[in-house]
Amino acid sequence: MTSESTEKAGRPTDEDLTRRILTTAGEMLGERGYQALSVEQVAKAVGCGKTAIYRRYADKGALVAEVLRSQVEIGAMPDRGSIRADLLEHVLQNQRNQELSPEQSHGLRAMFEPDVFPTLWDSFFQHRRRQGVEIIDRAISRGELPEDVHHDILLDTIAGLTLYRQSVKRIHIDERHFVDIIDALVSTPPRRFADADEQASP
Amino acid sequence: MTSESTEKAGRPTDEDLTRRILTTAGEMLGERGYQALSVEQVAKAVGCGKTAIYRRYADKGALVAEVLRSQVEIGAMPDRGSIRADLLEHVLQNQRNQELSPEQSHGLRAMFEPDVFPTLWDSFFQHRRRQGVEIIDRAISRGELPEDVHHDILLDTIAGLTLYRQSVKRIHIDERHFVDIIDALVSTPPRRFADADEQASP
DNA sequence: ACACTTACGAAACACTCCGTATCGTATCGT
DNA sequence: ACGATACGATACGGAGTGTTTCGTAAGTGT
Repeated sequence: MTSESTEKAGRPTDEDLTRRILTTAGEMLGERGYQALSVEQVAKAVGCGKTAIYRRYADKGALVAEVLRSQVEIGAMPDRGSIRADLLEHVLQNQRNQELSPEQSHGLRAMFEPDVFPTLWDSFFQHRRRQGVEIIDRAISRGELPEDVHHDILLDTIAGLTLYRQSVKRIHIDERHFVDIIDALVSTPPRRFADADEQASP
Repeated sequence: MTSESTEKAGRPTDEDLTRRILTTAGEMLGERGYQALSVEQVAKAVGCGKTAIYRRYADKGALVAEVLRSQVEIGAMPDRGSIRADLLEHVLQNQRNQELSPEQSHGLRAMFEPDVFPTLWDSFFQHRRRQGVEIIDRAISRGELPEDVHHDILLDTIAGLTLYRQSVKRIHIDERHFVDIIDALVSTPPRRFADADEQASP
């Protein structure tokens, strides 16, 4: 019992190898995209066997999902006092995550792959939406937004713009543009109607 | 010279077969997505050989690009008198195209595939952007928008929302919500700054 | 010291798919 | 009739996925 208490029997998983797999896969994903990414080539580049990868991740999709998840840090969303400051922080957090890989945000498109998306939906999109809803609810209680504001339309407008620019057009958005868009959405907020909106996907 | 003048020698291409290939591929694409779509299975379902497909389209990406292009009708954009009416028509045209395949808009995600996107970029995204720019320029000359309005940010906000809802969340957007978003963007339009914006992609 | 359990690398495997090539047939113009 | 092209069927090479097997390494418990 020279080490930690909760040790499993047998040879322990090489966590350093896990890191190397993720970083290498991340690089190759950024360069080639999902389709052209080969598990065999990742293994070769890392210097390990495919076995090591497939023991950790069920399939290529799970690997890539984990790569993307590891690249995206979802921080806390403290109350910054105003809806505009809150939303700006919310959206900038997204941009910051992707700036790490300069133009190689090529990898971000892998998000849309059918084998990747469902896994990311819960841990990323839904999580992010919940943060957004909190921000809007705070604004409502502050009186900055009307009570019948449509949470999802407002949030999806921002998320859509970010996603469209980052993963489709691949052009960075100036912070001032975000300020303008947020300003527009807050000044003239989208209303909720009687109809219920589903929460579909994936 | 019993038929048209510009007839090529040899057996003519079966245009009905072309249509069947496109519609069948479209259906299968909607059901399975790009990756799982198999050219062989399309050929089998159509009842033709792979040769017939590969003679028409260079590869799977070209086939899918043509499928998507054939599903999207880009109509004219007549002046409807006001920026709000123009933009609403612009965005509804998008939604209408996808309503054909009810929930099978699964196929739309294929747009993001590296083998498909570049082909569609010119014939679809750029074309659509040009229409949007015209709409905005008309609005400026009407005095509905300031001269320093940022065309791309405004258009990308609308395009991003549409794309995010259609191909990611897969929830139809009520027309009234579009009206609200357009209202917000027109009432508080995003400004252009001194910095130049690139026109990157694909 | 020994058994047990698990991780690892290497290699071979079956399976699927892509895109090409070949061959014989069908269908058009001249 | 002749040349040109489209077509279906089939076989092929290349690549990738995910599984399996095997011998070895690295830990834990008795």
